[in-house]
Amino acid sequence: MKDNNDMPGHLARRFQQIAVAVFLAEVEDAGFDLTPVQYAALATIKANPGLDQVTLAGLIAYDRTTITGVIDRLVQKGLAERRASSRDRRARELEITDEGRRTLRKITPAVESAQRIMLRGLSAKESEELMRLLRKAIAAGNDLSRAPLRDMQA
Amino acid sequence: MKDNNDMPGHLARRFQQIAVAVFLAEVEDAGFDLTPVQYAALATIKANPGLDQVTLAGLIAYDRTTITGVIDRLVQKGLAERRASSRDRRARELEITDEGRRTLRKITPAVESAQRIMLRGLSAKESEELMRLLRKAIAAGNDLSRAPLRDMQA
DNA sequence: TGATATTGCTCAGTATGCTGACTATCAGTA
DNA sequence: TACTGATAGTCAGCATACTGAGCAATATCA
Repeated sequence: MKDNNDMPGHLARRFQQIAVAVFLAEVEDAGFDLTPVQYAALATIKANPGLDQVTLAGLIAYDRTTITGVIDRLVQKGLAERRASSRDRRARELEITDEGRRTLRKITPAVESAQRIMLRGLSAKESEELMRLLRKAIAAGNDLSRAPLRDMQA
Repeated sequence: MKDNNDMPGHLARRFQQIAVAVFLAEVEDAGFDLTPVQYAALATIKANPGLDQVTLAGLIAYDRTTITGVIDRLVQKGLAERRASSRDRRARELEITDEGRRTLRKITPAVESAQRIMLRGLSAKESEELMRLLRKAIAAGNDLSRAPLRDMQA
């Protein structure tokens, strides 16, 4: 009988569970209310102004049906804007607001602190190795989920 | 500006996302309808007959409010039973049914196959190392989530 | 051009996960 | 024994994630 600790799937779930908890705790301590998912979306919008929802979803590997709600909440918090695209009337162009920019700037130390805390059991060398192995496993499995990572095109 | 690929939190989410997708696909190919979470719960009930919900939650690091729904669905599928405990009228004792045992037995190859597929980008040595590092990071962060792993007591 | 396929987005439904609150019960103690 | 605190379980509410369906708009090609 295999132990849970020998199942990569169980370890994946557990590590992700801790990562989310640490992120939320650090961000709340800093006085903000933003989830890991919302943070990644907001940072990606800032880095790619005017991108549409499908492109955003591809850049951070979210499902297109999930991104709708995430953006809803960013808009509701006043951190992002969604407007109709002039080139393609199906698409929405996403922009970060000044408030969103301010939030991102102020929240960065908490986010970085969270990344450190979730690896606090590992040495610097081990942390690097863990990330390398995760990246490699993820790259090989990218197309196995409904929401694969996709590059910006052009 | 840090890339997503340098954020352990993002890698954790992505790896877990792939792990779940692979699990569900393999299990469905085998003709079953069971989530990773339901599988872990059922296997743990089988290994610890008569355990209560809080103990089960601790053994697999689920939140106690999450386990309620998971067990609901196992019961509804006829794979597990929930009955009142005689020793503590607050608690429910969990048992696996014959159908549950049959399902676990038949589903095992698919589950093991899933674990291999989610690591298909890594060599055997790398897979071992990834699991070692995940276990170590998880152990150090165990108490940072609301649902930490807890041992069976006696 | 007109039919067909594809794409961007949304929605309904289901399953985790969490916070916080609540009930019922149990355990320890004054 | 009465009080207090802890514990087992549930529930409401919110935020991911996914499946599958559907609508509107665009792209493709006969």
